[in-house]
Amino acid sequence: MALPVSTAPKYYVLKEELRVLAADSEPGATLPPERTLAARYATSRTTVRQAIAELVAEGVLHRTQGKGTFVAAPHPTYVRQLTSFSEDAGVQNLDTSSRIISVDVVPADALQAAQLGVAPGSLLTRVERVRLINGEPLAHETAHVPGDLGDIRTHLDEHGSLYSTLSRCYGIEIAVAEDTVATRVAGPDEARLLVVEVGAPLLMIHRRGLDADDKPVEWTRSVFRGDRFHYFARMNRASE
Amino acid sequence: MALPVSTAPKYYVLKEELRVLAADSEPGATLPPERTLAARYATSRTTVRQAIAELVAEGVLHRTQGKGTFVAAPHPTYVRQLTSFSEDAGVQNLDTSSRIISVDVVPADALQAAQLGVAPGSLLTRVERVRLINGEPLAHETAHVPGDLGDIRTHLDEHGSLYSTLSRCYGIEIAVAEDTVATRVAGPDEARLLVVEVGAPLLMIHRRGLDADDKPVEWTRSVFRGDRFHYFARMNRASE
DNA sequence: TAGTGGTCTAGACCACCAA
DNA sequence: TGGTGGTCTAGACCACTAG
Repeated sequence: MALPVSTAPKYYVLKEELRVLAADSEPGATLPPERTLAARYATSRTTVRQAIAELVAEGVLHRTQGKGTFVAAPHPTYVRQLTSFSEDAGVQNLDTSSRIISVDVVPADALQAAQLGVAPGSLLTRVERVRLINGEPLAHETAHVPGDLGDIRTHLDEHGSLYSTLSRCYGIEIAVAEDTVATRVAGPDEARLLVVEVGAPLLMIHRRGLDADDKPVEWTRSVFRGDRFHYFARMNRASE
Repeated sequence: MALPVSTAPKYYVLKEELRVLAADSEPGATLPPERTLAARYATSRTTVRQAIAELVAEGVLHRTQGKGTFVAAPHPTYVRQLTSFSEDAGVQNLDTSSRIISVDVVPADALQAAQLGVAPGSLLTRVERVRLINGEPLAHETAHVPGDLGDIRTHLDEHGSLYSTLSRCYGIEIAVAEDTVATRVAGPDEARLLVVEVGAPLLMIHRRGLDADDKPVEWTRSVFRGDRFHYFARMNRASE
């Protein structure tokens, strides 16, 4: 909870010292091993690890078992724009790509049915992907589209973009998008997929795509790495 | 980093058991003390605390030194809508209020100057507030408006809303809003203001308000409790 | 005063990586 | 193989809350 105003905990003092140390180093530089830091700062390894853990969560450091702890490189930050959602893509001169994890047809659960306005149990096509930026994981995305679009995988391989695939191959046009943004900490599965630590802060976005008649045609749950992602929206008050 | 696929760490197993235990209890129920849990699950207090710490970060539990660990009450979730930003307010039947921390006039730093399109060093009126929901802290907000609006405090006390105050008392009308949403972990100061633990996930939103001529007239940095806040935006593709 | 969570210690063993 | 981070232990003392 709140820290005592008078004396900061030792791990916190160390954390701030390490933050300065990291700022003064080149990105990618190796930090001294935990045991060395413990000796140097006359403390225990547990305390050192608590300090490092919070800096890792903030994206200042990263570490790999067996290798060491490093100053995090300034990674490109992907900005998702709701302003003109031109496929969210390369506007920023970033090399974006996708890795398809699975494509299957599943019955809708209660939440999916409600979001898509279909009966629970009716069939949805589910596309699960990892979005990459410069070859590194940025987001884990699961899209749901009503109906059985069993052959969508081939078309996705061609175009990459889900929206353009829906438009070109199935005549599904998305006219309106609704985004809900929340924060979330990484569980073991997400941590593995996104190559972050368990407990790292993530941004979770649920996007619902509607057609010109305001009928829901797509519902996607995306989980982004918090350290490499911003969300942007611009809204005219008049357009209310 | 990634967990071994075969065996989950003990703290993680315990974490999920405690999650179920919490779900089966009434909100506000007291969890057994850490030392008791350590004995019951044949583990050390350190391991118990690691499990509890992650659940606290997720908002499942909360704890107070000297009192105990409790099942978190299902708190109202405030949803900020960019759709029709009717002051972001009571649309949700929630009792919202503000506590003004400070109102002062400061010279613009580089970032503020860039965002507001003024010269660095020129005067800004800065309003720092804590936004409350049902009397509990939801967000820490710092607004910047170009110029010296020294008497704004009295007007704020009257109206509460910054936007309506700007409109009624200064003729400043905000026509367009640009929001940037990012995730962030709580430092000691934010933890104290928002009554969360250090390391808790937060949502940070930078909002820039523009007038009808697209001239920036307001720039606000808000930090929301991640466990009680969602951000929502709806966008017409046509309106591009 | 007794009991709680907050911090810290000095080890231990395991899993992983590179030479 | 040696060194790294990952997990875990069995304690200790401090800070805070309550009766």
